[in-house]
Amino acid sequence: MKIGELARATDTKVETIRYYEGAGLLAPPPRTGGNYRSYGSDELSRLSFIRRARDLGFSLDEVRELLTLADDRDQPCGAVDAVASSHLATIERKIADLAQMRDELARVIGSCRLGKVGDCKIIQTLEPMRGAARG
Amino acid sequence: MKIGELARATDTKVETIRYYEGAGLLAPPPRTGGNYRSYGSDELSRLSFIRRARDLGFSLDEVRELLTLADDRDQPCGAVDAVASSHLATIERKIADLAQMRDELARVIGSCRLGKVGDCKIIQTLEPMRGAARG
DNA sequence: CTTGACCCTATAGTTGCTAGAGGGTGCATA
DNA sequence: TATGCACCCTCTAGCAACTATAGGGTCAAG
Ligand SMILES: [Zn+2]
Ligand SMILES: [Zn+2]
Ligand SMILES: [Zn+2]
Ligand SMILES: [Zn+2]
Repeated sequence: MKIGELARATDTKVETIRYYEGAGLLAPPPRTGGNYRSYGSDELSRLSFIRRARDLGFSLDEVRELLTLADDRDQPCGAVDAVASSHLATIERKIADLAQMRDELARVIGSCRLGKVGDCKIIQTLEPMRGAARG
Repeated sequence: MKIGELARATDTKVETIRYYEGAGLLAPPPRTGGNYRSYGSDELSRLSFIRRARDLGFSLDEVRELLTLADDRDQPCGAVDAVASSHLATIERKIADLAQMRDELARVIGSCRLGKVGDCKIIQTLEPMRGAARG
């Protein structure tokens, strides 16, 4: 399998595959006589794993860790759970931060009466000190 | 006001202020004899504006635009509203994406019985084809 | 006159790709 | 055989928005 086929099979760009190789997520595959990368089904599985993990928002570091953990099939899976749970906590924190942004932004936008810039509540929220501490 | 004071007054790192200058968000201020940047209250206001906008998640491009719009105090504020509303939509899209990640990840984590890695539902979710299309 | 806090520039690193330059390979076809 | 084309190769630079380092200069206090 050439890199383009692997790319199509996993919905990944060719450059991204080469990038994963450089980043140590995919081992350098054997090459053909013409120096083309040659992949088998193992690499297809591994890249699918990576892509699914990325879709769930795991960082490349976390993916690397999950891949390593996944190889010791007889180990307890507590470490896997730890990575996933800590990532879930990160996502929840991000959502909370964004929700706060959204609420404040919606409030500010809602208070705009579409008049002049000088009277716009959006602008006034951003520069609450104009005319105040001016020396 | 030296850059360090401005940094403390706006809860910004010194390097970030210099970065904003390079990025065209802050004009290059006058310098002292010793080549130190020297700021006044205008720059304090402007940097406060930038920081507040960044806290609301606006990109630097959007901040630049908002700053420009804010200077024409007599113009109608429709353009301001447009920037803010489109940014709000972006945030809401981000939240929706993250919420989907969170739900799926929580589901997957919830189905783990803390056994061996080979039986872990988290791992199995990521590599659903092991043993299937092999050979 | 030296210490120390602060300032300066310029450059590289971060994350996860993406895009381009400038070339080589391999197969079909005229 | 020559040409075209799709595909592949490496290397480098670019994106956002900083952050961090190296290697210096400035200034007030002791
Ligand atoms: Zn994570
Ligand atoms: Zn308005
Ligand atoms: Zn935005
Ligand atoms: Zn498990």
